[in-house]
Amino acid sequence: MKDLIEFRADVLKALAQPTRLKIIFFLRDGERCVCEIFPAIGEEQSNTSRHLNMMQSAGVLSRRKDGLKIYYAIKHPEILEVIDLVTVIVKQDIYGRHTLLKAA
Amino acid sequence: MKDLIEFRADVLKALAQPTRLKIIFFLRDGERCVCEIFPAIGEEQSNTSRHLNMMQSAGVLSRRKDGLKIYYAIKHPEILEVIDLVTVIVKQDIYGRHTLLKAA
DNA sequence: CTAGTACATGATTGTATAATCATATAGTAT
DNA sequence: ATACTATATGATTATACAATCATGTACTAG
Repeated sequence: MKDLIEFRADVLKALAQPTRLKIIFFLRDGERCVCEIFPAIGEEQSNTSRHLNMMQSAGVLSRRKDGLKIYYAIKHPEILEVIDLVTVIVKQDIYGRHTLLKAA
Repeated sequence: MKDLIEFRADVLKALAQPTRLKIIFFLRDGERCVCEIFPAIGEEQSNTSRHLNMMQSAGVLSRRKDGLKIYYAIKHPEILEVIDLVTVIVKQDIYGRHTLLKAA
């Protein structure tokens, strides 16, 4: 059985990939069906489907069926907070390296 | 050249692994040298060293040399906020599944 | 029942990751 | 210079991931 650490790693892993991050950004303002998602992020339907499935297994996305379409949405608002914090970290870090370069 | 999305994925990836999460938890209350870290998390020195190096490249850890020892520390307080948010998400999700199971 | 649309999945391929063992490097002490 | 301690790195192996193409399944409309 998985322990808490592994579940946490799974959630983080579900966010730790460029294609999946693009999906998260696209889902920022609400649920979308697969047919809207894959053209928006410029990936194949098949690849997009796999990433969506993976993120919902990790507990990051919710899935809702409506007729033929399947709508995915960000399951927890904390996901967006995580992304925002990571953005802060990256920007600080890039800025830090920039000033170092300038100083050199 | 890497773009912002890739940098964000790198930071998240640096946190998205059980061994590295153990390291983060151990570093919660301050910097530690490698010789303290690897016995604490129960991993080989060599493996621990690689993970530490990886996390510092991603901008997650800072590195300080003092004589023979090298001290690593969590570089941004936001890292701990990210971990805490992920913990909230996981606990809500596990709780959600539990109540579903009970209901079934 | 047929055809079409939306999504998922099997099989494959190339690449990345994690762990291990052995060895190398850098600093310290004698 | 020698021996020791702390950390890093090369080589290897096994496993996991991401992407792609082709195909399968589920629903809808006519």
